[in-house]
Amino acid sequence: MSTYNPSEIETRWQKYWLENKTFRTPEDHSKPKYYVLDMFPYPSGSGLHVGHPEGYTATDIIARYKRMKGYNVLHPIGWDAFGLPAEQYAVKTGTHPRDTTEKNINRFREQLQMLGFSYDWDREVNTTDPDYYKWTQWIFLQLFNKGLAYEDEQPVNWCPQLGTVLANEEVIDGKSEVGGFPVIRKPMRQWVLKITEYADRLLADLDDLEWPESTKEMQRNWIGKSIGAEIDFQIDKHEGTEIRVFTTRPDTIFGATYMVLAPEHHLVNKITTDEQRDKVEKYREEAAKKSDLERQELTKEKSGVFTGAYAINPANGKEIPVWIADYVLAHYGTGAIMAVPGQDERDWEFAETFDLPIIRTVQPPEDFDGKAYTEDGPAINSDFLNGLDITAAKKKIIEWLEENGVGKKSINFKLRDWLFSRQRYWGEPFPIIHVDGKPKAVSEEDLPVTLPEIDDFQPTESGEPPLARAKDWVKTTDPETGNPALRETNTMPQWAGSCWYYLRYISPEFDGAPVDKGDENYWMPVDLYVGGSEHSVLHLLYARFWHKVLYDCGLVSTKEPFKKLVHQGMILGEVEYTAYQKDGKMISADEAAGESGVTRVPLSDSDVEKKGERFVMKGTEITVEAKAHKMSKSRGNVINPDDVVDRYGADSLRLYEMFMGPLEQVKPWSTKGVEGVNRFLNRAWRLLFNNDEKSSLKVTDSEPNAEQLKVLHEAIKKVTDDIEEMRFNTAISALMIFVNEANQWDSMPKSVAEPFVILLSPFAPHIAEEMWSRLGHGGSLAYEKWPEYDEKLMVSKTVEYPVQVNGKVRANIEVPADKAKDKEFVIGLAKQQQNVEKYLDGSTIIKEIFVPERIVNLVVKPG
RNA sequence: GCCCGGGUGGCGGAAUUGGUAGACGCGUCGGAUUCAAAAUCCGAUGGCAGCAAUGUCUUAAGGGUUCGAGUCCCUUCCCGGGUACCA
Repeated sequence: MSTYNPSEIETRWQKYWLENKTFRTPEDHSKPKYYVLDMFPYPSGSGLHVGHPEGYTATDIIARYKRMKGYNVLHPIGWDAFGLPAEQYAVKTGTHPRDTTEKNINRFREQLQMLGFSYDWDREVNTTDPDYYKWTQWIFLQLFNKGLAYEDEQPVNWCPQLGTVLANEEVIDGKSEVGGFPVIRKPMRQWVLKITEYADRLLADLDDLEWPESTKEMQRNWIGKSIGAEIDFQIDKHEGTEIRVFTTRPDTIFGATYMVLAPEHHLVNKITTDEQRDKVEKYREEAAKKSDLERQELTKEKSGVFTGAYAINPANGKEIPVWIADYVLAHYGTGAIMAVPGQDERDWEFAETFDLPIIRTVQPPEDFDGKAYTEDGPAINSDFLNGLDITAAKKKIIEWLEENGVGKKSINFKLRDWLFSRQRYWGEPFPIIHVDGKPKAVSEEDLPVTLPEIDDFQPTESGEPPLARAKDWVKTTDPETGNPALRETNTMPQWAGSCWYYLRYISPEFDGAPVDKGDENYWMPVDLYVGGSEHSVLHLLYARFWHKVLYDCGLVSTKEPFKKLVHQGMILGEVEYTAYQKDGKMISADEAAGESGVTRVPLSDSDVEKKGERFVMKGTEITVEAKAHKMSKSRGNVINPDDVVDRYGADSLRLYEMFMGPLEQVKPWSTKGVEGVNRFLNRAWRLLFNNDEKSSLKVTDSEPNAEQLKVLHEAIKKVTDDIEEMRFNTAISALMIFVNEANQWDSMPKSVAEPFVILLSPFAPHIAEEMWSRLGHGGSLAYEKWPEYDEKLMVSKTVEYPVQVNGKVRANIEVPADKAKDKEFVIGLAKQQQNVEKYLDGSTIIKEIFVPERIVNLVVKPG
């Protein structure tokens, strides 16, 4: 029986690491540093799921590896603990969110420790701790004092069921991201952060980041910079009234055959003629009633109404009608457009619907049979622009507009200011009081403004946030004047705490500022940041924004917080086979799609076989669905890490999650796969220890032979290179190859076993520590030196060459290493091979390809 | 629709600058050990033909470049993610 006993070993080493503070961050700044960060979790009531350890294991491997490479490593963890679930639970049960949160955090901490992550547990941060949110409030005050935080009455996404306002990003298809409740538009006083002021820098600084290209692209699209022009159109019969439009295609102005204003545009009332007024009013009312969702739903049919007014196209003096339509958005650009149906698909559609004229101003290619033509080409019907391509035409028309004082170059962003307040209890209070209806900053000495105690966590009857229930807390005085004042009752959104937590880890106890300047200078930027791609836009954009503000305040030394970013891919449930049944008969999965009255029948993999491209029920032609689904409680396919650790140990869980495939990829869970890596650990154990009760040492003091050194150094090279590139799956495969090879040896020299244990340790730290100590070392191996490989020990005595004739392998030859680069020798040997001669016979060699240490290819033709 | 990723054995996945496709693991089959089982160990394992040597086909499909293509180019199909009237 095997004596590798993970549960005993793992608890013992976890205790050792904690008691000895093995992973405490070094205080000295004398060595190179490495800051490796996980996106900190929201401590939910359901505990850790198998997705968490994926990214956490990856960063843990890097952290342990870097320590052994001689770096000072900062590897912290904390809790993003404000948020809606604890509050909803409080509404239901009356349990204070603080208590729920504390309980959940304790559970999460326990689970993370159970997995053997090498966090510095003295640096935990907790966003709900007043000592932490004091500095969140402090940062808000910097924003406020810089004029980057302002109050605004604006239509917001109000969710009645949640009793709160949601950011645009938190609304998906007109429903709340959390809970899926309907969301309506409602005007409300809100705090807003001027992220738009940083739009250009947020865009430009993306270029230098080592982030996934797709994530950078998403942020670029979100920021949505467009370069174009603003152009003023005179309104006929309204002397001095102009409509300003924004366009990215000023070069098409000669094709502007009508204009469209957003229904909410402020000039609509003024320019509408009496005959059209009824229709316009009616259209505006209807548009106002619609939510954003409804407007989007009706994208198929363009709608709109003529205002009766005409504008003058400044380029050619022609009169064009002015319409209103809800396909023009009030909040983008100037809320008005010049419509150029010839070059814009939306305008073309609208023009077709309402029978408006269409003029092409870019010559499409002859074979073009579409409608609007949006590609490049020479300008036509455009007076002095004719013949120019888009770029040149843009340049020329902008010069012309500026000379004539009717327009200018202009830049627009899709990005909107950040709606920063929520009508919730469990969030950071704003450090703001209202005196005579005006917001005023609480002075820094009076921070933190702590959450008041209340016993009902619902909004008030009048719809005010829950904090309004704490009447004594709300009513206060202005310390400067002694005048009565009211505290702000909104709280900050969950993003606030996560916008700067990576800084607090650097000096968690520091009480002079969010972060100690000297330590910040040493540790920043974060060298590696790992977390889910669901944060590609929101968290990462907001954190970058705050970081830049802090940079402008002189508080941080880097323009960007996260140098390198990696997203771990989601782990899906085990593959499930599903057959479909209708009216008692099995039907093929593709027929079942969209049918009603279909029952799903789960099958086991022994009922299923592969036939061509698809899976079918064994012995039939009935197609079966084979799919790994997202893990979810309702589907019942959730894998609980606790169970996996109980059965196989934390080392096996860690190893398996890394072995599944590339870190970034989505991949299905397989319990059989865990068993596989568990077998590997058992084999590794038996490599060093005898199969007796005490696991006595099998390792010898003998000198390793050349073969053993070769196998070892190949493993060192592969594992080292793969960790550097975060290819953990192939690194583990290299460790497996080592064990497979070593299993065939007669002896296991200590000088080979020890480097192997170190190679294994970042992946499976518990078993490695145990091996290390049984090999006779005291203490932990966490700071042992990472082994270096020696290329000289890796060369083989012979080199194998595949020999091809006309690109097909016909033989393999072994060449002594010293002759391996001798072209004539190798080709000579190749030609003698029986199976090669066969193909050369009766043919002429027209070319001999020789790639040293790679391949030989003889090109022949008959005759 | 648009923008990013991807399509490789029964499955998860490997494959330097283009150089033996299928490493490693799972599963399956056969064997050893055992009273038996579990565990463990050994062997086989992409398809087709063949006793075998070997041949032939094969990286979503089709075409191209090359002595040689999973890798480069073109066309098409499918899957995943993001986004959606942003002028």
